[in-house]
Amino acid sequence: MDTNYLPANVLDPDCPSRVIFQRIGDKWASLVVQVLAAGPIRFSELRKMVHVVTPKVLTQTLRTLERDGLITRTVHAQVPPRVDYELTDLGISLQEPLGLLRQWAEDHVPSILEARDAYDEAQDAAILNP
Amino acid sequence: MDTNYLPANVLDPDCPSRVIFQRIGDKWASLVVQVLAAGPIRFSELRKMVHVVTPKVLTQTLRTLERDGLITRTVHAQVPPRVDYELTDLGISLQEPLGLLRQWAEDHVPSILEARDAYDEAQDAAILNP
DNA sequence: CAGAAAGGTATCTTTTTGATACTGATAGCT
DNA sequence: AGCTATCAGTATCAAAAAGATACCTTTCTG
Repeated sequence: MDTNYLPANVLDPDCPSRVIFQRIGDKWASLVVQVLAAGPIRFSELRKMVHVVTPKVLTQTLRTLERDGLITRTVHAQVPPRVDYELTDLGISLQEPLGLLRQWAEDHVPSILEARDAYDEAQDAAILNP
Repeated sequence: MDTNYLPANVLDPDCPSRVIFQRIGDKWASLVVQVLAAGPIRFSELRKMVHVVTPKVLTQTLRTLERDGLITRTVHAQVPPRVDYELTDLGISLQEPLGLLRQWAEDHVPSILEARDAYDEAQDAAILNP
């Protein structure tokens, strides 16, 4: 990859790819996509898996993913209701780059934690010796 | 890639890789890393490139990137001051997965915008015919 | 009739972002 | 000497987003 290449439009705040990048980067969105990779899942199951997320925020996340065409929402006319969420082909295609990024994160967790510790220690030292 | 594979720890809110994923997904952080791919750059230049970002937020972004060991901050003892930001090896290694994700975003912008339009139209129709 | 189940909303509080103004050191100009 | 400009940020306050908690709807079961 040519690391010196940077498309000009990435710098444009109105650039759609930047808006999309933001969606991918969303705290919950990327997690949901990765969970959905295992197959369709209903709301309550998703909530259990991605625990600590509140229903409001999960709903918002799912709505934006649906709006962007990454997932589908299927309501089954039952009582109690059953709603399934599933990746679209577009969502599936996102899997690969997202997986690579996750792989990078997993591979470099130790380096990052080490860097954080070093930084925090340097900070503490600086406060003691201003 | 095996899309059915999902590491259990991704679901753990305390999992470091999840925290890191959040950093990567940060609105400005990923953009800064991509700009820094072109080489070292000083604060004011960075601000001009990533326009619309306020100095406070840019500083915050740079600090977290520095803390995570992705960039270095070099202060030159001059007046007016000169501070250069540069990718570390770790930051450079992030380039590739990030670039692939950007490539995905660019490739799929049309599909996503189309999906959004369709979704919004469906919403409008639903409001008119409840 | 009471309670449970599923998939959410409604409401309120807290945290994060963002807009705007300002600082501190010095060099060059008048 | 005083004025202004440069650079890399803070400080302060307002707006937006995220999060916690309670509640709603329909139907079935005990």
